[in-house]
Amino acid sequence: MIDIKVIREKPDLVKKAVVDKGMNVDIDRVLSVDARRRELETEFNELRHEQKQAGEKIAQAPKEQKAELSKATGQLKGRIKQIEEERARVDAELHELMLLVPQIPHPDAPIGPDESGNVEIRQVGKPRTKADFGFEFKDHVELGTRLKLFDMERGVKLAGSRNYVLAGYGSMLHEAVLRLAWDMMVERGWTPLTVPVLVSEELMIGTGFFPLHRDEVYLAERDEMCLVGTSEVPVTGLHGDEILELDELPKKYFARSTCFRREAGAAGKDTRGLYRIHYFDKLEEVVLCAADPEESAKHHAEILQNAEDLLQALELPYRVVEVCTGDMGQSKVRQYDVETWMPSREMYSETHSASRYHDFQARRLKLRYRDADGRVRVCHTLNSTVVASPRILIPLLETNQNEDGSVSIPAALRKYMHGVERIG
RNA sequence: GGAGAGGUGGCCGAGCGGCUUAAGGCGCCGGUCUUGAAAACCGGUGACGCGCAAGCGUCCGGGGGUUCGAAUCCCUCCCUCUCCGCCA
Repeated sequence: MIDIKVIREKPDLVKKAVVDKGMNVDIDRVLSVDARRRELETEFNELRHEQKQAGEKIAQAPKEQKAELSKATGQLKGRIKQIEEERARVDAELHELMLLVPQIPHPDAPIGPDESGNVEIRQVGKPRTKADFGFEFKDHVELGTRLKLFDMERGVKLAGSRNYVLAGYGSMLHEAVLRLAWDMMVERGWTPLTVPVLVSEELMIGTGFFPLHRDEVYLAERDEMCLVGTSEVPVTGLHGDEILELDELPKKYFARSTCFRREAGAAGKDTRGLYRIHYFDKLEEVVLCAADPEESAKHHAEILQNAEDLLQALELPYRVVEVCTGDMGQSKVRQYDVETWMPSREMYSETHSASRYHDFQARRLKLRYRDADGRVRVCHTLNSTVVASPRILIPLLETNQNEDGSVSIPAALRKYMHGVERIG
């Protein structure tokens, strides 16, 4: 949620953000509802003041006058109730509208309608096409099935489409990648957290996933709980409703969790293999910092660097893309995706996403801090994937395959693989 | 799941219909004293909304109700703690 003052003072800027991000919310309606709310607020304040003063008089009056005075003041009650009811309605409408207003994108973010407007920033490593392998290339499904690393059919038997079972070295490799990332983040001084993955709806609103992306989330409706699609949700919400001290910031957290995604609206898309699946595990890094765009930018560079360093440790070619306004979603100021080269897809595909939110999530979460002057201010938040598996196993297996169908293990992972250097 | 006790400002904690403008303490900030610090003493110190401001209002777990007036009484939901049950 953005500060309503920004809408009052710079409505055109907000309207432009609505257009650039392809959102659907009537900013003029927001302004008129806001104006009405302020009117009612003032009116309510005045009536309430009158009521309190009258009450004081009654308290001090001699007994025999109390009944009469009470009767006179009683009339205020009805009017106040009327105002209160209208205010409740107007507040609710304003709140609903505000939940739809987008964060204003960074002026340097590329403007574009969708993925096609994203801008490549750099490539690292040399991608190889299927032909470059010099032998009959096998995709990760073929490799994994032959080497018994995973079992797609039985995954479907257990839980329907887009489910899978990792087994043996497949399961080990999955853990190895996550543990490599875990150790890297601990060594860099980040604080690991273990957090709930079944959370309240309130937290989904607070982190900006609801109301717009409700369809993409699994709901445990009987208990009014939601399965998170990323540990960003509980980690960012950790200090919600708090006022942190300046010297506590920045908070640099990471958490591993299973992530659940309905993939609604993706029917028939990316159906083969481990690319688009209903559950996976992810290490997510989250920063809570002071409300300073420069500091935000600094942390943004750092979380992106962590993601890149992980891929470099895995020796996988990738590129960094700056995500355009139409593709970054409602809540972000600026976003970089890291796309790893996937030989079977013959393209770079998203494996990481590093986002900067400024105060969007923090305002919804009431995540604040006291600045050097003692003023209460809304924090900035950021987050990025460190690694998500099994998606990352796609390029890992495909890139490291040998002619005989075996797969070599990159050096960085061997200590987590009990020294195994080659599978098959 | 059953029984009981509770949820009050950054923290602890009093208050149980109108002298609450939420006491008191801790913490924090400023001052006095001191070579400096500590201690002591003095003063200040909640969040949110409306307003140019003076100021006014809201908030005592959430929601609803009673009353001229609610932190205080009633209903309801949530959460925490203790004991019992179940259990990885």
